[in-house]
Amino acid sequence: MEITAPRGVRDILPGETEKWRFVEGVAYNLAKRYNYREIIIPIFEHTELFSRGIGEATDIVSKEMYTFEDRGGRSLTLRPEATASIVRAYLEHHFEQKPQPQKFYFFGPMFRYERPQAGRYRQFWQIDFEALGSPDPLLDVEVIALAWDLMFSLGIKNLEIQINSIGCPKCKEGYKIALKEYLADKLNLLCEDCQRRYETNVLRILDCKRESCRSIVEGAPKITDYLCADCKNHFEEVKEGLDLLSLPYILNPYLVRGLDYYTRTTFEIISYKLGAQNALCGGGRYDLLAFEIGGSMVPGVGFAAGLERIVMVLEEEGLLQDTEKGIDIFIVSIGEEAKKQAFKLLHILRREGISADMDYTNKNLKAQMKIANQKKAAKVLIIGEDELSVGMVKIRDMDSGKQEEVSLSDVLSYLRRWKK
RNA sequence: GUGAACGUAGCUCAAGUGGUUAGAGCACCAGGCUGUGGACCUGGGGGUUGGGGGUUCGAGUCCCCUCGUUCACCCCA
Repeated sequence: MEITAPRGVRDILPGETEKWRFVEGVAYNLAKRYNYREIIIPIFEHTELFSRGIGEATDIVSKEMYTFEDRGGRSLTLRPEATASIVRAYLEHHFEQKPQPQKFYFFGPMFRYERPQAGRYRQFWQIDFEALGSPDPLLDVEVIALAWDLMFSLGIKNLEIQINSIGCPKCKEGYKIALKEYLADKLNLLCEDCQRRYETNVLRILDCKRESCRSIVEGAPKITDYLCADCKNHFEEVKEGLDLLSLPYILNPYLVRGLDYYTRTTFEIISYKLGAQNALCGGGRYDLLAFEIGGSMVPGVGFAAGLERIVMVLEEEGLLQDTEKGIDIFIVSIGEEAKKQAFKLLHILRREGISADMDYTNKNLKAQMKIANQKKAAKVLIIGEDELSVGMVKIRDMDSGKQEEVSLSDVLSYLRRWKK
């Protein structure tokens, strides 16, 4: 059997996990500051939740889900994103009975069957913020401000907030018709993909990357000109709110996101330091999602941020240093009896809150010292037959190389003093 | 799912147009120093050249298949 992880998934090894915990910690603190409370959702859900919520025709549902049948014949799916689950949890546990909005924070892995590439994996980690129960445009602004604050708190530069409004289903339909009319006589100028999109999902033509399509799109009608009065007003208030907080943003009338549930506000924060997969986070408003999955009408707005991509940018910009920390004490022993005493002392130190370790491979003194050095131990305790016979322990400072003797009974108080 | 590039030691990489027993640095282990880390010196262990098939007297090198990695498309975090 070949010993490898499946395609598109990877281990996060010691040395990397510290970086992940750092990012997660920043997000967790922000959640507290903005009053988003942590929720932990299941890894899998009924397949129907996603097919109805995200949309049957989306790429995620039509070709990217890890779906399986359990022993009871139920169709289950590894979550490809968190929003639908959080809305489901909100409805299931009757959060509409509580003061609105209810705000949630989540951190965990997602699963999508895609071809891996830079910044894209089959199991990837997301930080998720969702605010449910209010249509207030200032809540959209809060969510965008939170996303921006997350990047700012991590120290990430060279970013851009892009926002757009794709309106409600009514304005969207009107716009689609107008867009199709505009494109009708230019179909043969579009790329193959876009000719297909003309039938399947005309909005996606807007963010095609081909130069030829882009130039055609430039002359196309803009969705923001087709918003109904309510949606237009909502969008204006979002922009005002962003200005109020002096958040820099760029209007991108071609920002169309690939999940069906979005209404009105959509936004992304992109980095210039990444490759093709440059969205560090993305989100928007989804006022119809709760209804679509069979609940009452619960407006919501939120975003997801990709851990892998954030860590990539942090590495790129050199914002992640000094993750390797040493231990306080390494105990070196010589001889069977000394090893037992060392082991006992090790346990006592650890119970004292001192990080400590010893050798378990019966290395000689020199080799043990070498290990202590590699583990970046601040001090080494040396216990040999000689020391044991007089009840002493040698304590070596690994920076200065200075060494002193302390009686076994005083070691603890010596180290307590040193730790302070 | 489509396209391209690439797979040699734990890691980073060598091995003119096919030609002895596939090398080096780092890492690891041991010794120099039999009770003292980092530096240095010496030695050692490690490889089915991703896997399978083919061409050839002979394949790490050429051909086919397959798996994997990377990047891009599609799409997304």
